Amino acid sequence: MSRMLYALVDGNNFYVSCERVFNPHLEGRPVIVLSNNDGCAVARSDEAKALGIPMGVPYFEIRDLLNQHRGIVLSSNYTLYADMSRRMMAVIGQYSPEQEVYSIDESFLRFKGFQHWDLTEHGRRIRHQVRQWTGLPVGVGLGPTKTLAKLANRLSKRHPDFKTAGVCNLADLPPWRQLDYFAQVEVGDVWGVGPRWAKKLKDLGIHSALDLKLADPESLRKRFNVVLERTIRELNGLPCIPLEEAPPAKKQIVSSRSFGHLVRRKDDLLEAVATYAATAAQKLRQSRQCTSAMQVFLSTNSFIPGEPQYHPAAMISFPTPTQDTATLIQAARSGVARIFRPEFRYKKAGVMLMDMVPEGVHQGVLFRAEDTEGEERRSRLLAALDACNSQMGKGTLRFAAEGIGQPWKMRRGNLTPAYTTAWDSLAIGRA
DNA sequence: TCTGGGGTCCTAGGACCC
DNA sequence: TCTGGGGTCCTAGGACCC
Repeated sequence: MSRMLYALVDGNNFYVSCERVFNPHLEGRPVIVLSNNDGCAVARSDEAKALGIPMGVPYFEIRDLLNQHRGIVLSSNYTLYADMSRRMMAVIGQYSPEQEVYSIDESFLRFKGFQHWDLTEHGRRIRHQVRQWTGLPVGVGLGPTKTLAKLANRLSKRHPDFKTAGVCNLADLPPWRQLDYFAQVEVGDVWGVGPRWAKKLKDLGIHSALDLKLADPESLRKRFNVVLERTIRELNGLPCIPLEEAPPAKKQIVSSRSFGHLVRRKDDLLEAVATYAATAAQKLRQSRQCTSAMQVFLSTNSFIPGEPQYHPAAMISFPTPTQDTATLIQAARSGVARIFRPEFRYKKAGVMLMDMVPEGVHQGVLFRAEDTEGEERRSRLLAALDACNSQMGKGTLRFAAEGIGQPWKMRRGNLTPAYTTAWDSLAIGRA
């Protein structure tokens, strides 16, 4: 068998921890960070978890509970979290030649040829270094596959029967101890098993990670699909899910938001989708691709009982793949014009880019003289736009179609400063 | 009575992840 | 009053072709 080992390093309560780095008053108290539009709790401090606040719960359902316990509620500050993530990943990446940045707060490392190393100790060094250099607490799980590293990472958090202190290497546990732990993990908590499959598995008598590990991969593949088969094999130590060091090119780019209030006016929708189109265009240029098609969609609020529902979408194709903000804005507006109906109240809108090609793969347009000089100037203009907005803050330069007042935009009632990315938001020490 | 069959491409829907 | 946003993969089934 291979001597490879995988580590999963993740930030504890990541968004809350990012906030705590810059505001010590948040220590020791229940803290939650809300999703966009201040809708749901997407990050919780340990104290908030201890109050029984579940992941993803709508804020209005827990407002009173938090008030009673002097909890702190923050709007999400993705500018800050993305920058802290970048720093954290850079530190983690120094500990293995092979790193996959899996999400904003999770990174896999692969150790090949490290058999003479004490990787548990290595994990402790990662934890210490990240804490020292970024202020962020992380957990480290080590195992022979990514799925097992994930399970080990769970165990690295607090567990009454296992003293792991933030680092857990499955290889340090005697086999019976491992099985004992697997038997305690709900099958739905295994990476790759969501709520639907968990229910279906339980109906088949498979309740724990251990049950799944011992299940027959062939027959479960027939009842489910190949993804679950891989999960079972990974639980048994056979790596089936590769490490992805370089993220593959995006296949689609979505930019959408719920509105702060229900929107009736077509002009507001036009402004909103223009803004989302500009955001999508910037992401598109960042990924060095051009798009051939855009889908524009609107949506009413399906949570309101009795509210008339309407969820239309319009597709726009581009004769030549493009990454030009002006072209995308124009397309988004034309899409809204096609599907807008005045009798509804809209809650959400968005644009989706698809059918993407790498930039530079330039297909000449039939029946049109190529205007290379014009295109050259255009792409310099867009590069300048991106550079300016990157340095001075998103939205510093924008197209008039995106609007000035933006009355439709989302709520962010408790936003903290962009401590690490804006000069005027630098934390100031007091003597 | 009985109505080909195999291959490819595309799409929609359903599941998962954070 | 108030319910996030952004992704990926797999499969089944239909369209189409020969």
